[in-house]
Formats: sequence, structure tokens, C-alpha cells
Amino acid sequence: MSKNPHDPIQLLSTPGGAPVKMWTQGVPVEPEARAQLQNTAKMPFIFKHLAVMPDVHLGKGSTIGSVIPTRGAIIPAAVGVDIGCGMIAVRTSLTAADLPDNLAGLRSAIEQAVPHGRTTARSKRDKGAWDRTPQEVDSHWARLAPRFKRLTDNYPQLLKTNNHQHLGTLGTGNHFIEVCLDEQQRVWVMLHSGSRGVGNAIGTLFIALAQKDMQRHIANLPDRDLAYFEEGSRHFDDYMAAVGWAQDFARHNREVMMSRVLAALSTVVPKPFLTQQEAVNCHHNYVQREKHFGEEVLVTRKGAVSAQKGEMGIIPGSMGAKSFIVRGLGNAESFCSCSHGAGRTMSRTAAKKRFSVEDQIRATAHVECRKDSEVIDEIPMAYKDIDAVMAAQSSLVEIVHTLRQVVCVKG
DNA sequence: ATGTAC
Repeated sequence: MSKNPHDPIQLLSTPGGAPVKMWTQGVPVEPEARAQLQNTAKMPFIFKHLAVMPDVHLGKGSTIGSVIPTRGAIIPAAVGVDIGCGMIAVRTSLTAADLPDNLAGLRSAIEQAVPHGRTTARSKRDKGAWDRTPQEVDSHWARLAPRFKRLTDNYPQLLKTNNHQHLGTLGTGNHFIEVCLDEQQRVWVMLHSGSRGVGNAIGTLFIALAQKDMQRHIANLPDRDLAYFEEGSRHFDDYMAAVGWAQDFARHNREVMMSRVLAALSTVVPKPFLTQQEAVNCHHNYVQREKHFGEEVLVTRKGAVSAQKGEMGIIPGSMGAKSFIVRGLGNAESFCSCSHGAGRTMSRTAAKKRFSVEDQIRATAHVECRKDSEVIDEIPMAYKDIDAVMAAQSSLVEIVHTLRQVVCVKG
């Protein structure tokens, strides 16, 4: 129980709604995000309060950087379409001195090992990458296949998605792979990705079903993206099974890619090395049943990470900024959560308008990464100050390692 | 974020 008088919670109250408790001291919060949070807080099945992380910003469906505890109902658009999106990080036994002087070869090896960007099984350009390492993918898919079969028996349209073809692929947008160094110059590999095409299709399908099921009452909701399934309904059970499967797909996807990246690393580093030391694999876009304040609740984390006492998590900064391996403090008021990153301060289009390629080159001078006009939207200046974000959540997590990127592959 | 269509 958080009885810490110094816990810097900012309270946003909503007439007729649940309180909104925000860990945002010293970081900006958009008025649009506040309004969106207040809409969510009006839903009658919110358990106790919403918890808001310091990387909070307006999102599609629900606010990024929020924790939505519910009882008896679930909002599929709150989880969104990038179901199970999250981070994996592994420390290797290598140090900076073991890496080659020129990191361009390492970046290129990773780019060849992991299909990234707009990849489909049908595109000729990516044929090579798709044909590689089927055996490893198969062993992961074997664990996902039985429940996918059950899912597609009821929802056959999901058979038409990229599913096993996307296992072990990065995707686009802010999905990335990085090689980092910690404070002791030890080499880490980390990456950010989700459930790809099939998770997107599952999210889209159930968001539409919730809106359809509620169509006679949907005008009474503050936002049609707050359409929900009530516990006990068929779609509730189907959604919980489907979203849980997509989350597992995402976790396996990150594991497959991690082993591909480590294999790529071993091709450019002559020294043999150990891995799986201090491995962390965490979702930051998901829902699961948890116990809080002595009650069973559904916890939706949209751009938030579980931070139970002693639990390890990953908080990446933007390209060119620091990232953090953290340990949860088990802050009950936050439903044991922390932020999932720095949080954007401006849209991708605004960032591309505001900054130039020269700005991006300057901001990422110490990182082996792309620096062309296509990646300006990830410029560090389009994100909140990660140090301020970490300070605002010092009652939620403690920093175990501070990482700085040396190589970044952007999806 | 992804897929598809324009």
C-alpha cells in the first residue's frame, strides 16, 4: 500500500467519475489527454481510479501511458490494435571493447537477420529474409498453433492474416532493435515490437464487435472507442482468449527476433559470448487479470509496464537518448505500474515539419543508425525529457541499469 | 501499427 507522503500523485477529478491519479510531476500533460482520461474515468466499471504514467499522451482509443483497472467489463479499444507490444532486453557477457570499431557492419548484419519495415510474405524484396530460419520459428509457432486453431474455428477471417509468417519480424513505426552499453560498458541487446498483422486484425475485429454489440447505446458513451464487453457475454470470453493469444504471439515474436539478433552479433564479434543474463521480456500494451487491493481485477495497461515489487522492466528513451532497466517498487496506488518510455510531445507529422535531416544527424551523432528524412519523426526532441519522466516515477520503479544506444535498427 | 486501396 502506498502510504508514502512524498509520493507525488497529482489528482484529476471527474464529476460523476473515478479519480485520475497521475505520476506527472514536472512533466507536461496535454489538455486533450486530460479530457480523454476523464472520459474513460466516467465508465461505471472502473475499479477505484485510473493511474497515469509520466509519458502520458493522447492516443487512438485510449490514452497512452494509462492504467485502466476494470471489474466486470473490458474495453477492447483501450488495449488497441498493437496487442502485446513491448520490449525484450538481454545482457551479454561482452563489453564495449569486444565490439568492432566500425559498427556499420553490425547494423547491416542485424538488418539482414531480422525482417523489418513493411514486410509481407508476398513481397519479392523481402523474400530472402522470409525464407530463413524456419525451424526456429516453427518451434515457437508450435506453442501458439493449438489456440490459434480454436480462435480461427470461431473467427475464420483470422486465417487470412499474416500470422506465422510474421513471427520473428519487427514491423514499422517506432519498433526498433538496439545494441546498447550499460554503465559498466557491458553490451545489451534490446528490441521493441508487438503482435504484428495478426494481433492488429484481432484488435480491429473485437473493437468493431464491441461497437456493434452496443450500437443502440453507443451514443450514450463519452466516446465510441469506450465500447465494452460485459463479463459473462460470449464476446467477452472470446476477446479474453484472443487478446491473451496475441500477447503470447508478441512475446514469442520478440524471443525469435532476439535470438536472430544475437546470432547476427556472433557473426561480427569473434569472441564467444554468453547471453540470457538479466533477460527481461515485458508487454506495455495489454490486459490481464491481476489482484489489487485484495480484489480480482482486469488491468489494461496502454503504454504502461507492470512494476510489481522486484519485477524487472524496460523503459526505452528515444533514439539517441538513454534507456533504463528498472525494478518495480510495487506501488499499489499505481496498480504496480510504470511508464513505457519517454512519451511523445508532438505528432510524427509535426516532428517532420519542425526538424531537418541535419537536426537528426546532430541528435544521433553517437549512434550507428539511419539518419534520413524518413526517420525524423523519431528525433529525441519530439519526445519528453526522459530524465524528467524517470524522476516523476521514482516512487514506482528504481533504476537498475542506464543504457546508451550504439546501434539502432528502426522498423 | 498494419493492411489495403487509391
